[in-house]
Amino acid sequence: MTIKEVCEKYNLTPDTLRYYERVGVIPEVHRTKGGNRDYNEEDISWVENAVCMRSAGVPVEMLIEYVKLYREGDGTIQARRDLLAEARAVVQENLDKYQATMDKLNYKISRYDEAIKTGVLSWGDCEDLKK
Amino acid sequence: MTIKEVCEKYNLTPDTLRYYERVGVIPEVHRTKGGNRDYNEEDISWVENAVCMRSAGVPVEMLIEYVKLYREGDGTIQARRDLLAEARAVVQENLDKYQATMDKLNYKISRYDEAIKTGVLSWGDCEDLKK
DNA sequence: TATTGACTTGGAGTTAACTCCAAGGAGTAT
DNA sequence: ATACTCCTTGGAGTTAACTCCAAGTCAATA
Repeated sequence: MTIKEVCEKYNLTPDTLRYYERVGVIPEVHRTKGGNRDYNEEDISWVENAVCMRSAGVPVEMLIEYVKLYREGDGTIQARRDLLAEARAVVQENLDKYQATMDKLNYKISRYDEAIKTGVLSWGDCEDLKK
Repeated sequence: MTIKEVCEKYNLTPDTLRYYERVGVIPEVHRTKGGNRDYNEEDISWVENAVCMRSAGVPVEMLIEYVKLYREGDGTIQARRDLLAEARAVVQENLDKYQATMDKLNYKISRYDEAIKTGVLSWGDCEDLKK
């Protein structure tokens, strides 16, 4: 699979994909004779993994560390598990914050809708910030 | 309330708080005779709102726009509602991605725990990336 | 009155994560 | 063989969101 195809599949730019490889977010990708990247199934799994983790705010630095441990072999199983647990904590924390903000936004929007429907601004200065 | 107290309350730095005010993430804060910031209840509501929204990835640019509309008065009610709805869409999208990543992380970690417990690496190269 | 410590400003610097660019190589179409 | 398109690299540039700094002000204490 060419770099372009992988980009289309995951909605990335070639520059991003090359950047991920260069800094070690994914391991080195298989090449054609001519030196062009030719992603095999395993390469694509790594890309998919990176995209998923990045989309949830797991830092690039953490992914680099994971790949590094992975390449060091079976002796790093425990370390890898711990790193994943750390990533999970990051994601969970964000998840909680995001949920709290959703609640607040829903509340605020419903109050605006009420005001728009009735034509009455039933709250004072800055009141829309509350709750 | 001094800038320092507000910082402690919301775990921010004074620089961040001044930055928020300078670019318009929050409206201008009340001052003492000497020119020092003296946050009143309304100012603090704005700070709290900014912290909440930022923690859920709502861009600074969007908050600036909201404050701008707010200061323009009641004629911007509909525009503010729409902006909030836009922010909600941003947060919801992230929420979904984060949840998907949590599921994946939980699965991966459980597989690692299994491998650690049994001492057997029951999966092949890169297999831990799957699912 | 002199010093201390927290505050002020405008502006420059930093960080993470890309994103762009110039120069050049490989493979295919004419 | 020439052109065209897509790829390559190393390195520089960009963006969002802070973060730091120098120089100065103000109020309270020694």
